[in-house]
Amino acid sequence: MPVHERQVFDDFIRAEGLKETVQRALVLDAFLSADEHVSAEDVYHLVNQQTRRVGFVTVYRTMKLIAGCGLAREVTFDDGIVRFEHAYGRQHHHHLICTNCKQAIEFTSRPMDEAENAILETHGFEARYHRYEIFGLCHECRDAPGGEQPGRT
Amino acid sequence: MPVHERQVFDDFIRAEGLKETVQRALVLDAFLSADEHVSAEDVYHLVNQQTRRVGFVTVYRTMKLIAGCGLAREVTFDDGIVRFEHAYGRQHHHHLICTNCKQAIEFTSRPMDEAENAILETHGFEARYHRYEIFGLCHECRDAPGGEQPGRT
DNA sequence: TTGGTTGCAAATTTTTTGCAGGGTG
DNA sequence: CACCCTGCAAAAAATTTGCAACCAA
Repeated sequence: MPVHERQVFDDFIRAEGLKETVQRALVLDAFLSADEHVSAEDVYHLVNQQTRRVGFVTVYRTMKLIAGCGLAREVTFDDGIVRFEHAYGRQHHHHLICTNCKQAIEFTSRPMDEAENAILETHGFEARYHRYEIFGLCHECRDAPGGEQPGRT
Repeated sequence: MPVHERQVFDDFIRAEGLKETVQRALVLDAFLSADEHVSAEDVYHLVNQQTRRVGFVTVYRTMKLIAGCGLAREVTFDDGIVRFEHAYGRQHHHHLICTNCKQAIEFTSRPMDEAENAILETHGFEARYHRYEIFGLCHECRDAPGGEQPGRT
């Protein structure tokens, strides 16, 4: 499957008059194989798991490209860190973010989208992108004894 | 009206065993008289309009207190800057943020709140706080000739 | 060969912290 | 008078940029 994603990336690179490089391919692979919501630092560590092959700066720059061609979407939760989530062939969704175990659960909601459209029409606003983030305790953390601990700390 | 807000702040200060100081009063007044969505830097400039009376660091620290006692709420739009909005006696709302003129329009939506509750129930998630931010072009900027310029740049 | 790339170091930006001197209760 | 507060400078943390050497097309 990731073949398509690579195709998209390569097309973008070519269309922009940029060049395909080993580093860019490595960063892209790392991102494609990653879970949801990885930061540039996460990707950096993924790429350099065995050997240090790509520098920090290149990861940052390449992630911008990956976001630029639509394969990734930047999301900023509440901690001042920019994370990237997969955007290829996935509909836009929102997040439930557990402030205890830090996991981000995705959701979509038809009624919510309809409510949004109503708002946009009322205000004559042309939406470009949006984000809906609900912070709190996930199912597991809520039921936990002390209200803390569970999940991946 | 701001009498009540000062009351809340003073009570908080006392309850925490902290002290009332000239600087804190000045920062609070500046924030209370400010428009929506001011950054710590905005408040700093407001306080020091005529004379430099309060330092940057104190503004940061005092804004944390103001947020801590519920008079302000921290909001982060898409530019890595923490802004504060008034939270006293105001219901929670969301934002339409114009990427062109930078204004933030507030809105509330009953249907949207209901949709949110449904989602929370489905996932067994306990919400602490949330934010819904829609970025795009406001009414004025959308109708502008070049699609740019209007609003307060 | 041309022009984009890489990556180190250094700069930026926003916010926080150490600490000495000053003020509040 | 104990303890909190202020503000300067410095530290942090995340990301960006300058630049010389490097590599893809």
